[in-house]
Amino acid sequence: MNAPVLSHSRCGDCPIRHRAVCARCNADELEELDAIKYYRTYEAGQPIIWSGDVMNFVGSVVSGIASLTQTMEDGRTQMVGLLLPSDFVGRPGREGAAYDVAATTDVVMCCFRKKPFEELMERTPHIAHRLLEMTLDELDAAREWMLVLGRKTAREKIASLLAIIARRDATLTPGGATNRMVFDLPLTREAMADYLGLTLETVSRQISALKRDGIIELEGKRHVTVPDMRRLMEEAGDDSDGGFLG
Amino acid sequence: MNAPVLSHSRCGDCPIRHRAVCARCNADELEELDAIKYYRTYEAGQPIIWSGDVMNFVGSVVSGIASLTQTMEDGRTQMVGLLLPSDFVGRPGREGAAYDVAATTDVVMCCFRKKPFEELMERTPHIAHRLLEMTLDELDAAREWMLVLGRKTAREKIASLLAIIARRDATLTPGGATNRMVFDLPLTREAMADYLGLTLETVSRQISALKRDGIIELEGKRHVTVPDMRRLMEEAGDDSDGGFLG
DNA sequence: GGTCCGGTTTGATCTGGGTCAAGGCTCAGG
DNA sequence: CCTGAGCCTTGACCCAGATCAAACCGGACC
Repeated sequence: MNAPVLSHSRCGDCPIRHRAVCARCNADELEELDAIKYYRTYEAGQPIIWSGDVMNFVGSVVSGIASLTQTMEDGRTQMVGLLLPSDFVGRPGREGAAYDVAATTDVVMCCFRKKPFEELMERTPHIAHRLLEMTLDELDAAREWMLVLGRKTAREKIASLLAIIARRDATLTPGGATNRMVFDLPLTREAMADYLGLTLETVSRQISALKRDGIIELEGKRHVTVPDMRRLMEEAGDDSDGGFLG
Repeated sequence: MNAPVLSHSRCGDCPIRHRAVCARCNADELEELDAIKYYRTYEAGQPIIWSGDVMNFVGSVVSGIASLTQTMEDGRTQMVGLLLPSDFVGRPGREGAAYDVAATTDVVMCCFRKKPFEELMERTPHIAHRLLEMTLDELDAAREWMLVLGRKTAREKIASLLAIIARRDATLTPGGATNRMVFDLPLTREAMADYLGLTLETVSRQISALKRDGIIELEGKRHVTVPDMRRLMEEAGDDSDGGFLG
């Protein structure tokens, strides 16, 4: 598996970065991480891990989008997290995977065999510390999402999701967080429905409604323009500018 | 604040225990933790922390039940976690609280001022490691709950909640996990509704329905007997015996 | 060009759970 | 014993979103 051209200049720091460059990066650690890393690519739609599988690696998303989903026996599914570039996958100290992980778009992952990574973690408390912080971020995000799932209307759910994607895009395209915002939806209507606990028809209808009401503009089915983020946030019923991720 | 009589013989190890006694407890660490701990009690219904407040302590629940909730401006609320005895509160390395924490029943907490606790954590990687594991457990639990909130019917939601409470009770009353199970509901109908993303009327109706169908028996409003846990689990639509907590 | 196909939109209808409203228990206090 | 306050239950009705069904769109492939 030869390393693809990367948008990051160095991938070695991915697992201890997470939505922002770590301020305390340490050359020795990166050296060690570089030594044990390798790359994997997945096509859109391809599974990465099945729930219950033994996971012998951890890693982070370099490019593309992956999703975490849970499925009931009768087929109902709920997406429980979105993995965007720089997000971490896998859990040191755990044997099996807890959810299905799948590539939503084409995905490049930077992986580390679990054993050496755990050993490195033992030696370098800084990495363990970063991992704790990242996990706390994910926990906050998951709990934020519980409010969305449990108490928001369909329209608010859609607006919340759009706000999250726009927001996340803004951090990747620095200078963001202005009122106007343009981005591509990385998810199908069905995937959005799975994320939001809705049906795809309801997702479609609510997107049409937001368009009709001038909250968003659509070019094709995926390219979104938000003329005024504040209005979108209002629709989301969400003063907190909380960023969900996964 | 004098220390109350505790069900645990030592409280010092609470923050690094979590639903099970830690196998690697270390006398020195416990000593250090003992030195900086103190107790606080809260009456049922009393707030413990408001979302956004500066939190200058971390701690764990010694007895009673506390809840984490999020509230929207218009008053809709969603409970995002239940804190049962031995569960950890607060996040080292974070300034403000992310949710409202309130005592659901009378609660005794074992607290540590944050600064000394963090310093102790720096020195003893074992504690940091335990904390990471606990956080991962909570993350799994939160994601499990996302499936409940997003995809389950009202009846399944109630059954899921009862299963969780029964299950948790069983771990406290060793020898559990038999088919028959008896416990007291520590939550009002309203709190259950907030947890499940339902209204209290729906909660009441579904509990009545489960009673009518012989899945549960009720004595008064709080005392529950589950004659056959397997049937309850079926109603929860949940093969996974996953335990939620908080 | 045509046609196939997956993703999407839109319409018509149904229904689970929300909303509103009226009592019912149970315990504390007088 | 009565009264009031909290919870809880139950009924009647309604509506947001699910379900079922049909058609639409845009790109890939012949």
